[in-house]
Amino acid sequence: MTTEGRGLHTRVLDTLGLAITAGEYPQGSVVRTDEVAQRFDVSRTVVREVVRVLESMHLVESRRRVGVTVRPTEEWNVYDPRVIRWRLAGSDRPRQLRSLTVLRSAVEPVAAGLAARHATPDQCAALTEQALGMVATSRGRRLEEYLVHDIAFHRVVLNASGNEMFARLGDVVAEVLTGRTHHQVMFDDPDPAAVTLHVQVAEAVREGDAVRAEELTREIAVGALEELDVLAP
Amino acid sequence: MTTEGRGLHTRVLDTLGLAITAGEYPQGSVVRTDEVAQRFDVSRTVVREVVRVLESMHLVESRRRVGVTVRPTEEWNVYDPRVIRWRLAGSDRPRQLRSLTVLRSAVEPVAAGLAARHATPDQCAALTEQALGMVATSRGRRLEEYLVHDIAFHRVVLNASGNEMFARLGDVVAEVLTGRTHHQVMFDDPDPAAVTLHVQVAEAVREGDAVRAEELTREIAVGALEELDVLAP
DNA sequence: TCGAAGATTAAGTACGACGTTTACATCACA
DNA sequence: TGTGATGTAAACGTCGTACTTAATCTTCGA
Repeated sequence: MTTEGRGLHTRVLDTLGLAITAGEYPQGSVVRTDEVAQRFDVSRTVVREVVRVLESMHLVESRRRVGVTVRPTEEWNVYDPRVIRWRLAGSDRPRQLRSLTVLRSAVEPVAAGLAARHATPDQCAALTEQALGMVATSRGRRLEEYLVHDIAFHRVVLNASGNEMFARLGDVVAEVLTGRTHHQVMFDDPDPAAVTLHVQVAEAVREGDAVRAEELTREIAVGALEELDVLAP
Repeated sequence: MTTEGRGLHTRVLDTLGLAITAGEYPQGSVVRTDEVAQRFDVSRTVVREVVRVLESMHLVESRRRVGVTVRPTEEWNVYDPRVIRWRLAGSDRPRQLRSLTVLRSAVEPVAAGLAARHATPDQCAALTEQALGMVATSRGRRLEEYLVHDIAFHRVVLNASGNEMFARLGDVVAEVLTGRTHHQVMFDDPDPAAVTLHVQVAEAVREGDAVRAEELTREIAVGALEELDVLAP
């Protein structure tokens, strides 16, 4: 992961964030702003701004006379998209994927139920379109194309739920699906049963059948969890 | 809400964050760092660090020659605890409380089910203790004491689930419960049915009955949603 | 009318200085 | 010897200024 060309701030932030979430700085360890400034060959100004952002993510704590100390994992803002990306790129991706998939299994069924009640005609159409796209790309090792439809599908469901907190999990789901496709030894083609379920969810939402939409989505989630058990024990 | 005495950075950040989330700066509006520096009588350095943090929350976007522009609501990092607090303190608290309660209704039942499987003896004991505390304070207008036990109870459940993403929602739940107690015209005493349900959840978790724990927690959630419908239409 | 070159503006970066807090060591006294 | 007050220095906090970069606006010429 090269993090070049987006300004000094972003470069330092990404590198440090990645290192911290990867556990290179164990909990409680201390770094000093001057050191960092020297190591990256940037001014203290830049480092201070980076530290402030890491502090806002609760990754570190800055105290006078002490330095910048790394906080324990339990205090991190693990819902911050950047933290999620860093951790998925790091060493404990498996555990992270599992946590996030469990979260999905809780949220998405409820979101689908709400979507069945609140989805606009446009959203219903988009849902069907993406489901069909998944069908069309479900054979012949077209995982990349399939992934695009998969992500779009779940994003529409979350948005159509009408709940802001659900909608904002679209990025998380996208990261999870991407991580699953790229970094796990996924099967050559997606599970046909899952594809069918997506089509049926689109149907249920279109027909306003909240209970069925919720149940079907729960089945998708269970499938995803089982798949994780098989591929990443 | 006076935000004094915690360093310049915190003061400016809180004030600006509160103002932005409250909608005082409409989406797309522009502020300039120099203006802010002058308004708060601080240096540009402080303002820049604040802007960087707001930027990391996706509340604003900073572009050269343009200024700091407020991003649309849909892009905010609404899971950031600070953003949640700002919004709960602001004008659209009702809508916010509803979003968060729906999120709870999706997450907590699943978390309770997992807790029934993974809870340690200590956690079971803590759960029972908090449930009993809720019973003890459920009559006689002791809402404040009740609230403490309620928060602790849900925190234990989320932690005992063993899922990091769930555990980190403890703060969110705490904010929701607190907001509900303090800012809504709550009944003089909590719903007796809800109190009983909490005791039963503690039982189910202790006995390792995942299905029952999940179902009971779902009933609690439904109750909370209905209460919201009654009190904040 | 349109396009390109230049002026303007506001953020990005850097540096140096001083202020403030506080961990830690030292010393005095009981 | 132990305990508390005191002093000191290390690290972050804040500030002001100067310079750089890039986006936008203006102007001018074809």
